[in-house]
Amino acid sequence: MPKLGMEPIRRKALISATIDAIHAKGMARLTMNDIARRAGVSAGLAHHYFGAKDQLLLATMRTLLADLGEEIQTRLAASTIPQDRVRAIIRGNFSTCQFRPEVVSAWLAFYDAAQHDHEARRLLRVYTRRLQSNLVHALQEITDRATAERLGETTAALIDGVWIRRSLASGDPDTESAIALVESAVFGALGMSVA
Amino acid sequence: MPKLGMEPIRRKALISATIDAIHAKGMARLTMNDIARRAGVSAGLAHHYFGAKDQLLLATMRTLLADLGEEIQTRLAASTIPQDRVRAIIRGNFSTCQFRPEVVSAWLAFYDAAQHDHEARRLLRVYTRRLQSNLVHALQEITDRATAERLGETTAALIDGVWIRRSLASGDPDTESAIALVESAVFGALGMSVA
DNA sequence: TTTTATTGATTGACCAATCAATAAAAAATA
DNA sequence: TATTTTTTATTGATTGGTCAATCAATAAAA
Repeated sequence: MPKLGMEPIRRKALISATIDAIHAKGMARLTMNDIARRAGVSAGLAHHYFGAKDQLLLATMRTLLADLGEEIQTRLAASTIPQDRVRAIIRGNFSTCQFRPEVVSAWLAFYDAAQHDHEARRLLRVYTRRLQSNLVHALQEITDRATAERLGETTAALIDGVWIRRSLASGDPDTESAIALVESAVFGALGMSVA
Repeated sequence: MPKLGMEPIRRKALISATIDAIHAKGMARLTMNDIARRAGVSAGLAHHYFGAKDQLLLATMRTLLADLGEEIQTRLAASTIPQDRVRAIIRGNFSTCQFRPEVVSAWLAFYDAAQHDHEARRLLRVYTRRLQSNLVHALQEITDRATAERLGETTAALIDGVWIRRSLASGDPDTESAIALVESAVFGALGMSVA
């Protein structure tokens, strides 16, 4: 009973199922069959839409990247003053969906893949550079260029580090205190009090 | 031609080969055969000494943990004043061997595994907690307890974040500037100038 | 004779990718 | 309108290959 226009729906479902499967079984034991079953389709269909397994994995990574980018972009669009732009970037990275265990697992698998897969590495560098350049641009309107550059790298690293540590901690992550930690470090370094 | 006392030698070689193989092929395509060949032995011998693949992987993670612990411990032992203890922890985490591409890949695979493997998660939490508690202890002798706790988490996150970002960057990582970045953030937050 | 070290063959399972087959919807044609 | 054709969606079987784990066999040392 084929309904038309299923392709985008299936693609989304398969990518979402890939994220879940990575979390449940890990990259080492990940199978197309398992992914397809989670998406409610046959393994053949997954191959039909994505060709090969690594293409599905790359598509999943692109989705992670796009979703995070959107979280940040919406918050940036609603910000006017430079301070708020910095906050927007931090809060975008720490949005609740970025702490979903399945999403955390997928991101870490992404980092892992970037070590030996060229395309994965290229994609991850897009994230890395975008985060830093976003931060530096916003900080340049608050402080001098040299400080902005240095503090930009520090903040980017702090975001990644806090994210990874809070993700690993037991219990559900307290996003608000994570945000507060990074914000106080950044604005503290600028000699500003945190609003 | 069996020489006696080979067990520790083979174990070390197999663990080292595992680190190399993870970097070269990634967890997904990692095979016992490949690991064994890199160690110069048969796959049968790898099973003989480690039982199953996941035991070999866990042993590899324990080695990563132990090696890092040693790097920090030697530097801590040579430190007398609190400031130097903080520096020792930072420098231990940023020792050149921690930036070896093979070691980076293995650590990231470790993070990845911790998302779905209980023992891997337990082991990684040992690292996480040890780093933070080391930092907080050292910082408590420089500042008040509350600041030490907060700055301890910030510094630990900063160490992880800088390490992961520099590892991903192209070109060989400049460990000295990475150390300088973290040190200036920590001592800056304490209102101290960096020596 | 027992212990330690080691290999290579074997087994049983699993899996990625392909493909033929099926069927519904849409388009084209009569 | 009725029909044929094409396009889109989907499955399940198949295939060829790979891999983890086991085990019997071999051999040197104790």
